[in-house]
Amino acid sequence: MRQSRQRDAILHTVKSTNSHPSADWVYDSVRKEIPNVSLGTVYRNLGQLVDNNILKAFNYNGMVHYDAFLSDHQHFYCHECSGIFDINVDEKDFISRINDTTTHLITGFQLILTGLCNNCMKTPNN
Amino acid sequence: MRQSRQRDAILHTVKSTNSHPSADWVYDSVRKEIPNVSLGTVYRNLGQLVDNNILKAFNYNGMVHYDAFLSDHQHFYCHECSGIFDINVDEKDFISRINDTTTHLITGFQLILTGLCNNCMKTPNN
DNA sequence: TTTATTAATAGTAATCATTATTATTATTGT
DNA sequence: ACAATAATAATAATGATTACTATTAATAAA
Repeated sequence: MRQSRQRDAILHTVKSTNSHPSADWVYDSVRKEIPNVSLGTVYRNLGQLVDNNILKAFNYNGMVHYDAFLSDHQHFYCHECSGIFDINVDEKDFISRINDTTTHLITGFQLILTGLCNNCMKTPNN
Repeated sequence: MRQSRQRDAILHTVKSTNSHPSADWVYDSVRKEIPNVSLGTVYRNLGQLVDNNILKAFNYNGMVHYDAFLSDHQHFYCHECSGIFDINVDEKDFISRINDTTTHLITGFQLILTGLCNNCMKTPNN
């Protein structure tokens, strides 16, 4: 991987937020710095950064979300504010627990928890 | 909901398999019985059947999969044969376990387990 | 430090799953 | 039978993503 201003800006953008942005959000953000950046460039670089384990990606609502926080963790979606928050799940414990109940060999999982975030619990209906 | 030959065939097709088919798979299958059925009709009816709790749907790999088995259960994807299998997870136990570790209110989750199915474990690399 | 190589880019077209539109057909209540 | 309208086939449109291509720019080598 060579260096490029575009990739640097894309990586920096994802690192600067904990909102688990989509490619489109990253595109809008990077355009403020590099107005003629191409959407294809954003997609290509996000994919490259994931391939090189510099970013992680997950699917939600038919859209890919990117995350610069690489430690094992899961995500929680709030039905009220549509925010995505980090949640800690003991992955090894969860996997071994399910492996006890099945003859398949489970090695991983994709999990999105849903509900009401603590902020929306405090201030309902906004 | 009126009766229609197309919807009957669509529902019967999903009920006849445990492969958790996509709309496209259902379309191909229904076309054998009703050759000029429209893809839009398949999508519309699958959506309607889900809305009326006659089918369930879940996302995997950026595609919606349909399931006529309505009891609470989860899904397991085999990396080797790409099959999707049913798995039983104690949902209430899982949710209450996670709620003990967070201040958000978790009410549900979307889970896809991944690994190697028991058949592919027996006969590797095919 | 020019030069050559080729990765990366902008711009655009194409793809894939899905949804919307619309004129026509078919079901069902009266 | 017939009227009301749900459902349809055919097709266009959408939204997220990927592919293509001519040009630009980063780095290695002379």
